[in-house]
Amino acid sequence: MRQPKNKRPTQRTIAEKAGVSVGAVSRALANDPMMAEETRRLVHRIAQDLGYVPDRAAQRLRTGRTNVIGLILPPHDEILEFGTSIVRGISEALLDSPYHLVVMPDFSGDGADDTIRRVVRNQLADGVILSRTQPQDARIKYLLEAEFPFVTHGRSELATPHSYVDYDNAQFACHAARMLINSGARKLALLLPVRKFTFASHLQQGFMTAVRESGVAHAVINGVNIDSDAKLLESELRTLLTQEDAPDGLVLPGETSGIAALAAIQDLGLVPGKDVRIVVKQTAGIFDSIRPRTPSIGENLLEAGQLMAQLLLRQIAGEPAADLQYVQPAIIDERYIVNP
Amino acid sequence: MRQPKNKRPTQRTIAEKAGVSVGAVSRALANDPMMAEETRRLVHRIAQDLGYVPDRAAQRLRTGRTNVIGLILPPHDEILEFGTSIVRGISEALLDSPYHLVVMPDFSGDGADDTIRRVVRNQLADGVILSRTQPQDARIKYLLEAEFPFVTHGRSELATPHSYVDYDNAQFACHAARMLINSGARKLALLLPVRKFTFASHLQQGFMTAVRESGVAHAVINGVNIDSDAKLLESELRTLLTQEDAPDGLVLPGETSGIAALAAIQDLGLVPGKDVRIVVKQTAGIFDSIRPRTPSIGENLLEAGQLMAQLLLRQIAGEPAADLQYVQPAIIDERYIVNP
DNA sequence: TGCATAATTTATAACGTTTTAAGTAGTGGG
DNA sequence: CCCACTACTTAAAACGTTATAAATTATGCA
Repeated sequence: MRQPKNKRPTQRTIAEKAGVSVGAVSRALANDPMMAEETRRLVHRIAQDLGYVPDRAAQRLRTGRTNVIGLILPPHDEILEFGTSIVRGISEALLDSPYHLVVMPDFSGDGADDTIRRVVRNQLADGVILSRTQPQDARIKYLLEAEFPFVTHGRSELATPHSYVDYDNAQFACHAARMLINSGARKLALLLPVRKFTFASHLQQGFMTAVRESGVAHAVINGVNIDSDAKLLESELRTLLTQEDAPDGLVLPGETSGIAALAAIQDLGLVPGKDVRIVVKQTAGIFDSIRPRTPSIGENLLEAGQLMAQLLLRQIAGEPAADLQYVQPAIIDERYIVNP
Repeated sequence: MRQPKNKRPTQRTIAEKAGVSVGAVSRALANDPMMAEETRRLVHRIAQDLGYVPDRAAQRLRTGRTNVIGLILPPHDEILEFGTSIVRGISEALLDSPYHLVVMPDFSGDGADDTIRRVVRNQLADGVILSRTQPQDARIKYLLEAEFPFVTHGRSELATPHSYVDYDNAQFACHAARMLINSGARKLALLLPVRKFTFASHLQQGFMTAVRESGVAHAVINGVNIDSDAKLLESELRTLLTQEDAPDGLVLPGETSGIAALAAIQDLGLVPGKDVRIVVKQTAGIFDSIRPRTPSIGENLLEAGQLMAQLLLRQIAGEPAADLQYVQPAIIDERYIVNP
């Protein structure tokens, strides 16, 4: 059907032009120290002139390395907040590496993930990045078992250490709760995903720390389908806010839930920041422009993406996974600093 | 460093077990009709048993096809709205095809794009998808010249037809302007990107149609850096709204600009929907939860992604690009239907 | 039975790279 | 002048697949 007008140059082309063997060209290009400086330079020059670029498929076939990093994208609408910055972060970190980012959407259910099995068995990538970890994450177990390089966004509670980048959700929830209490809220609620992600227990733990130290009586932890779209969240929040002993302070671990909460509060005729106070985790950065203004605590997902890519590359290069762990601090807005 | 505990099976393994040649296995697996039904089934069964999966690198080296679709992601924060749904749409459409999606961030400037050159010359993909087209888009010219399969999000004004999926921005802008006029606005403004994207002129054209037919005197078309983050947009909008003859009706081609506009309006002590009316293009779907409620017109980016992937696959299969074009209608909210 | 023809299958050659083992020079020492 | 050694280079094999041409077996028909 289609074919390139002039076949692109191979090492063979260079070899003929330079009057050396293909093997020599290969090593010269790889900067093998066994190579005479003179021929090395000659080969490089000719390669440059011809616009030679190595054939990925051949390299991959020969070496077994794919030069691909896989990103397992979670299902549902959560990626609205999550995916964009992460994808950008990873892409940027991979820019001057020989690696490409391949996005692999994960439509499988809870269990050991089909997508990941496919990647490992089909050698689709040299390493993967996955998110939304659970305490006993079957995917992580599988990857550890298979000795396949990976980095997660979020920790697990497995015995074997693995590489991860996580956000300090405990710190976030603790600080958020304190902010609410200090500004007068007395009946707190924390919104959590219904599924048992590791970060949920961190949120809970941080939240309870603040609650206990302040002696606030009413504190509920509410599981909602936090990954669902804003409309569904809205209605769940309306229910929460109209029941008996409805909270007057909400800790919201995401911008979508923040926006949904503001909608629910206002739709009920209540005043955000007065009748119901909220603190939101700002992930995508748009929340600063939402009115009425409400306090938020930031999470740098772009950086998270960059970090995960870097950690993964180092792991592929051979560093032990146990050394490749990072917890991002919560980014606390100066305007809302509270004394602990 | 790492090596699979038990080497994965190849066609050779199957061939030995089945007592046939490798070539036979290859054709049996490809369901070549030249193959006896009996051996075909035998080979398939053994392959199944061994958990055989073909080696992508070898296939690629041999056939020259990469089985990769490249998505050229635009720079800046625009992807917040754009990227997520598009990525999901493409991924979904590719699910039961042999193709993978590779995300390629594009950090180059305006001119003929480095990223695209790299993809074409290095055979990094069998086809690419790119967005934010310009009337005389250098990237498109290059791809046409190279006869490389591609689909764009947005049209161009080049003589040679190419495959695209576009949103009917003229219809959007026209209808949005009518809605504003019908609800009482008399000084309209349309927000446009400063860079000359094709969709900008469609917006302008639709906008002017509505303006002319209504005889509204004040209608400005305002170029802003629509891709910048919400904060910057806010300040640009504050400027617009405080100048002499400030508009009382805004057509906003995106959720980010919609949110920024609401912030700017309210920060100036004005009432959205009364002092200044707005109509927003809803792309990511979150805008429905923004308060105060304002009318919006939808764009289905998930579908756009799916369509682009489908068109690209058909093009790679050999269909002429001129037949692979699609314009998505504006999704008009029933609640705000206006008579033309 | 013999022979052309069809129906399968096989052997072989690529694809472009890396790597291993085997070379060939060039150098210095005896 | 030969040997051993270093310094570089090459020839050849391999990675797993597909495609081409050749070979084998089966089938049909006289």
